[in-house]
Amino acid sequence: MPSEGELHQERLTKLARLRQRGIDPYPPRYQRSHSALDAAEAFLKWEPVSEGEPARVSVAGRVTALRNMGKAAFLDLRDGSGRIQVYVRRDKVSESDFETLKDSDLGDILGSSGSLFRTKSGEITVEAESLTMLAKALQTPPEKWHGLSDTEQRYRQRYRDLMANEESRELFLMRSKAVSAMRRFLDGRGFIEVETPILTDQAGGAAARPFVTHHNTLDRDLYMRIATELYLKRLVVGGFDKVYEIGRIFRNEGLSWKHSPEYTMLESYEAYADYNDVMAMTEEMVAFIAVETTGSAKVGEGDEAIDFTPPWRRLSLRQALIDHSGIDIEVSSDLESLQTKLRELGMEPERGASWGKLVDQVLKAQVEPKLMQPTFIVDYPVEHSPLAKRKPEDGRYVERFEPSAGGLKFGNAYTELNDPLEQRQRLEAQLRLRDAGDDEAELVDEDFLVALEHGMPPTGGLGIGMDRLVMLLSGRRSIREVILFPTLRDRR
RNA sequence: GGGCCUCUAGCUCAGCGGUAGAGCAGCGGACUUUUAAUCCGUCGGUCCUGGGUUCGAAUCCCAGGGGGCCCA
Repeated sequence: MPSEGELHQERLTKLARLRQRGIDPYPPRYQRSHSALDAAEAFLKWEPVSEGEPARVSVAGRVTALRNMGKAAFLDLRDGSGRIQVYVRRDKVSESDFETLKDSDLGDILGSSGSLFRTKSGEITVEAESLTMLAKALQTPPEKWHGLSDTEQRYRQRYRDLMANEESRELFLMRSKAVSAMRRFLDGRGFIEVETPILTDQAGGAAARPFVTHHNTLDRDLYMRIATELYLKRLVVGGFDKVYEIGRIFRNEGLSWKHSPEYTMLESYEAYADYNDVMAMTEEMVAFIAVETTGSAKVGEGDEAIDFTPPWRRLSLRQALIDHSGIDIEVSSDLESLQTKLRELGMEPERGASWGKLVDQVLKAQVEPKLMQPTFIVDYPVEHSPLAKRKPEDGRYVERFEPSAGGLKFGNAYTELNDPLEQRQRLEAQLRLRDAGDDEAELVDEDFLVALEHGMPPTGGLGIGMDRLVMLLSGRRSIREVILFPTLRDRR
């Protein structure tokens, strides 16, 4: 086998030969009459009648297989719709086009026109009357049979993964369908889609560290958003009763199978709704998306199958912890006793973590991984939920829920806190946590507080991690599999 | 951050202390209905990098880098 350089050289030689024959290996356009799929459909329509000539078509695509027999050849062309076979016979095409065939390689983009027919083995095929080079490829495509399995290359050169691996292609088509289904669902309920700042004065709305960047002209640091919450609520104050944003957010934290530093989140806010309404909407929406993308609200096989059909199980956070860890947070209601309980479970309490944060730690470690069927964990301690409204009957808890399935938490929602004075106190309490060393605690956002002082209606808010939802719908166990170009370390 | 696995031809992989291999891709030849086309011939290597052990290292050891999995 030749070295990479030589392979490259072979293709450069063919490129030069094309040019010598006066052929532009990268022509500006090609008049295509049919996609691969449309061409096959056109033939299937004609075939039962078989009156007159079968359709003449011009198709174009990447050469994914080339079976050369000297004076004739079969090539497979793949376009966005699928694959179609082209049969080139020496006596049916011009001498020049037959030369083009000889200078063609796997991976090139070619166009061909001719009549459709069925080969004796039954495949719908274009009998080429012309063959046109549309883009000469200088790099060899991945191996045709095994595809591309090197994970690193699949992530760093996703186009090769998409070329070679049908499952990968289908996955990202599914992801696109999921986002589009989500928009349809929300639009259908009268939500409007908005865009809010990514570069912000201070990053709020979630417990996470932000990325910092710098604006040269203004000469000041800006923070990439960690949530869209605080801006979307300003819009509810402004009178948009139902708003949503599907957008990238950025969190400066470690990478894992369920964490990526940039990921896509839906946030929606609905005035005059509470978290019960939002729960009902969430289960309906996710079931809708599952049906639209996979054909069924039940996804996966056998024991792994997840059934998103509403209603989902509702389980209070307190009860969930009692069931799965044996800890009753109303008994272990101070930092020290909860730390002790964690150690009894063999867990190491996060250093400097507040009581509320430790509750979250136990939830993540002991409860979420065990929730296979869709479940809403409801009613969170007020300490770790600074933007959520207290339960009227028990001020120690807030009206909040998080949906989980397949062992993965994929969202967060609550009845929004709209009392500006209580909001100020709760944010100031966060500030004290920050001073005590919690660099993920909320900041006090004065502009947001002023907005609340103008009066925000009772509102239900929702956040859904798109990437995790796609993981659940597709059965992938790594967030990098569902992100086209995931963040990786620098090479070398 | 810690543990384990992994890195060999463009791609998919074998080789695990004694002259670097296979399939696919490439090149030359045969072949005008093939389907991972077939048949004959042939070119092709920073065995991730750097040290070390050894008469001899892709192989064993150490350090570093990339990727994966598990844990925190």
